[in-house]
Amino acid sequence: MSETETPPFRYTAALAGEIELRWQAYWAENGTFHAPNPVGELADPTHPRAGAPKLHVQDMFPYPSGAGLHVGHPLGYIGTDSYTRYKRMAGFNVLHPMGFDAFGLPAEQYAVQTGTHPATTTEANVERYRQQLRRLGLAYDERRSFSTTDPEYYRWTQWIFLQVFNSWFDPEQGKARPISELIASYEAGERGTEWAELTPVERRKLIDAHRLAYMSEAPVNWCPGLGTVLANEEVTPDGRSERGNFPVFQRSLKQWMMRITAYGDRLIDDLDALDWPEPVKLMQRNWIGRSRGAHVDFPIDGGHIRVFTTRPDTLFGATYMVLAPEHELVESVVPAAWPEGTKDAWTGGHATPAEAVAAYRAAAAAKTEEERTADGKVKTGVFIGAFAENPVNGVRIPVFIADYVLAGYGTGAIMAVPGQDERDWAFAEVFQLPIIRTVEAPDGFQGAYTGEGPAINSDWLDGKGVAEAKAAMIAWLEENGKGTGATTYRLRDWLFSRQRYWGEPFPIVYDETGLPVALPESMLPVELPDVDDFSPRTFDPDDADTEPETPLSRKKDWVQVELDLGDGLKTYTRETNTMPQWAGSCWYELRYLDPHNDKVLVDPENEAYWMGPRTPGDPGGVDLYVGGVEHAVLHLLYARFWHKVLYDLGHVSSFEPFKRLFNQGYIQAYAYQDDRGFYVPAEEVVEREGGYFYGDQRVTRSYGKMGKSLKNIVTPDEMCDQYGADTFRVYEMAMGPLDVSRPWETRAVVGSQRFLQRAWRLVIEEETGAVRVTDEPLDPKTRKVLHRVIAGVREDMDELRFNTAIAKLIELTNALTPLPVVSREAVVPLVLMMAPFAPHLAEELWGKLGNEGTLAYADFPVADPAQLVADAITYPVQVNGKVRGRVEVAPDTPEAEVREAALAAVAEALVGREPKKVIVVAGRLVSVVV
RNA sequence: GCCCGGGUGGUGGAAUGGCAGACACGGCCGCCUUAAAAGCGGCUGCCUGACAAGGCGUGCGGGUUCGAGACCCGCCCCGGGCACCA
Repeated sequence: MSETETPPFRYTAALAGEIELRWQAYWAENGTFHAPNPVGELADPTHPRAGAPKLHVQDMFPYPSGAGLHVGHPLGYIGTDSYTRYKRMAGFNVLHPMGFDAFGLPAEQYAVQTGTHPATTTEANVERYRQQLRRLGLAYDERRSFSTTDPEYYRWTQWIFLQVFNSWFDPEQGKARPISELIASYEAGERGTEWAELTPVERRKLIDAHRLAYMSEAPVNWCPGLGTVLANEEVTPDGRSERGNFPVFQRSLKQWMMRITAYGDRLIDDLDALDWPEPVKLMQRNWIGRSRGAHVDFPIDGGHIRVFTTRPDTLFGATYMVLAPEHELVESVVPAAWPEGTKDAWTGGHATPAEAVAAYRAAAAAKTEEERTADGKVKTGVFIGAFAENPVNGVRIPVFIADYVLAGYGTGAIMAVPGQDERDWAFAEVFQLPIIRTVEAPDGFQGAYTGEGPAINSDWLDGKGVAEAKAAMIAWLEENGKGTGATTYRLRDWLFSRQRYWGEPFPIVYDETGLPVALPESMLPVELPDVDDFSPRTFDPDDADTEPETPLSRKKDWVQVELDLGDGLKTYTRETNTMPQWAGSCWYELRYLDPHNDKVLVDPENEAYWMGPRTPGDPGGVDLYVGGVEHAVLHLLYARFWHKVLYDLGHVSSFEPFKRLFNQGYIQAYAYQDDRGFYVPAEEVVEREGGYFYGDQRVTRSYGKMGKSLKNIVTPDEMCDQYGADTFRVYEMAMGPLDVSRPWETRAVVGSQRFLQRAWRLVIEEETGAVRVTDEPLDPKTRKVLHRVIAGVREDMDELRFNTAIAKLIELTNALTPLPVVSREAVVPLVLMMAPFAPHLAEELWGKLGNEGTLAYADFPVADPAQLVADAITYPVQVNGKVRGRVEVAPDTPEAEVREAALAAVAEALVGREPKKVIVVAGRLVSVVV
């Protein structure tokens, strides 16, 4: 192999590398991608896009892991980079920032293992990510980059926490208001006389109970293996931690909560205003789980049982009741002996109701979530010996406990209507309970009927449809004081505290009463102190009977603090929990807008410009937000919640953070295992004889994610070394639509390199480096191709269809390649259109074509409509659906003439048969029916 | 079980109800080369056929239409989400 044989000016990986480094340096030195703000430090009235229409495009920022990037990670980043480079050239003032979600478990766990401070690890990882991203030529405004771990950033995370802490949700107005207004309202006596009689401490407790961030002793998800509690969203359906897959137990613990449930309605309703993938909206709706129905009170000795039902219309069919095993009313209503009318099947074989209840409760408590749901539809339960009264007809109905009723949903009690509910039907069969249909089922229908139909066996509801009967029953319940219309949610309040080290400290201290006191803004940020031991106390993953202990609590000299919070110098105790990883990503889209502002979170003018609503009903928000679908519920729900609080309190003008969401697909890879099951390096496996071989060994192939242990990682750095960043970018964008997952195939990358080499060769003579381009006009036929490509590329770019845009650019390049002369008329627009995908190469060629500086703000080509009209149209002519001939006619040929010509063209195929029908589709084809 | 996506060549993928398979990978053939690589050119859905040509083709079965990969009905398979939420 001798270098003399490769033409010296060929676009090789080495040349690409040289060009890329040079342009990356140019962009950085010249601040090419700085986006001007309307006001403040980043304002720049002289900027070419100052005052232009804005476009705010954002990627879900990464957690900078120690492993660095693989080729799958930057797919979305390259997509948004290509899109924003295009939009910038098309005249928009583009904001495309990137930051790092740097708090979190891996850095902490690494710290525990090695003793390295998480800040050190995190900083190194962030630096590595920055270099990898820079190498890909991503056009970020680097002035706006930050890590969530920067004290100057988390100062504002803490500030938002204080906003949430210092507000309450006013159900009348349906929005958050400052807590001071609630206090004023109590003081003014607008909320009863209670206030005047309370002690100061009682008043504080009353107010604290209204805050949007509050402490509560409540059942939480305790994960001994991680040594921390987790939010519901972080627990998998089989009762394990999403991170680490450890068992999770229900424990009652005092923890910080955020009142996200107050926003349930708005979080559902405002989805309608968003341009999001329908599946993501659906997942959020399901997670919030709003059900409308009624609360109904069933009298029972010494009180009543309140149930929630979505089917108040079926009340006449309620033949028994079920309480969750843990329901607090159970003790007080269990009688000493089984009452008359107790069936044998109801007692579980126990001598007394108290024994039966105790036994069932013990059995239910011993089951894990996994076991309970694995039992599926087999219903268990036990009669508690008490009867309640159906409030609509006074019928005496037995009361059971059963684990198919969940303590945490609704009121933890149900009225059972086996006729119209499958679960109740199954239970009624096991326990020989009566079934009364109250909705007429279709003839021959078996089992519980949940469909539409007229009410039957329901006295004054008979004949009414389901919706009408529901409304009538709710009205009746309310008139007679037996119940009310009600809405419940599956969504629980957000458990916000974690017993970890590597997170934002709470800006909260406790005084001598043990009640929380907010630190004033002037004391922010509360910096994370250095500690010797970063680890929370972790336990045997299966030992539920353990207590969390936070790393910060061991730092005694930090926990005890002397402060003057208005009452003179006093000793306070700091909150030692930290915030969950989601906190930093809940609002970062706002900080990009005004990253260095130390007066406010974001200047209102800058927020209104980049994210404010443009038309009535417009939610505002980021114009395009690209990321993986795995954040459909967690991050996106929390971020929407915080944004709405900030909106209510007047800090932002947009009521949603992300107007348009796009879920990019994943790049996956094949992995290969030998017959012992060991993974072998994927890059060394070859395909032959219809199988896969590693050396002489036959190996089996599997498909999935890239991972170190699967030995199938390909990194962007390798791709840059072997092909150059531009080739890598073009390949990732050309391999398929952005939202589709697909397998990585290194050997296919060469196709993109060939494309760039051909384009390069159009401009540059490979042997001499001379510019080949001439001022010769383009021939008319190729000119039409050019303009058709321009029109198509613009359309594709606007729709994020980068793969087809690149295909059109290849077609144009291939059309120009065989031409005897290279015309500037075609090459200039080609280079400009390639710039979003292959920016370094395009910049270089742009310079060779005699231009100064960067093309980042050059006008993206516009097609000449006159060139989009075809010279002639070739009509395929179908006979009975098969193409049997073609005719070429001028574009404006009248239909009758086209028909004539077409019939003549297929005369042979018609062999004298008379056409029954001739359809001429203008500009498309002719269809003849015989 | 319920709810979403999705099934097109050897592969990744194109196709406002209008010539299925753009573009690319791979494969085959050729040019260049002492040779190889790179590059360039041609062919490449399947079947029959020397060619010309013909037949069959978008998971399966029906339907609507002059015309269906696309629309409707009923299935099958793959991926994802939810799963006793009253």
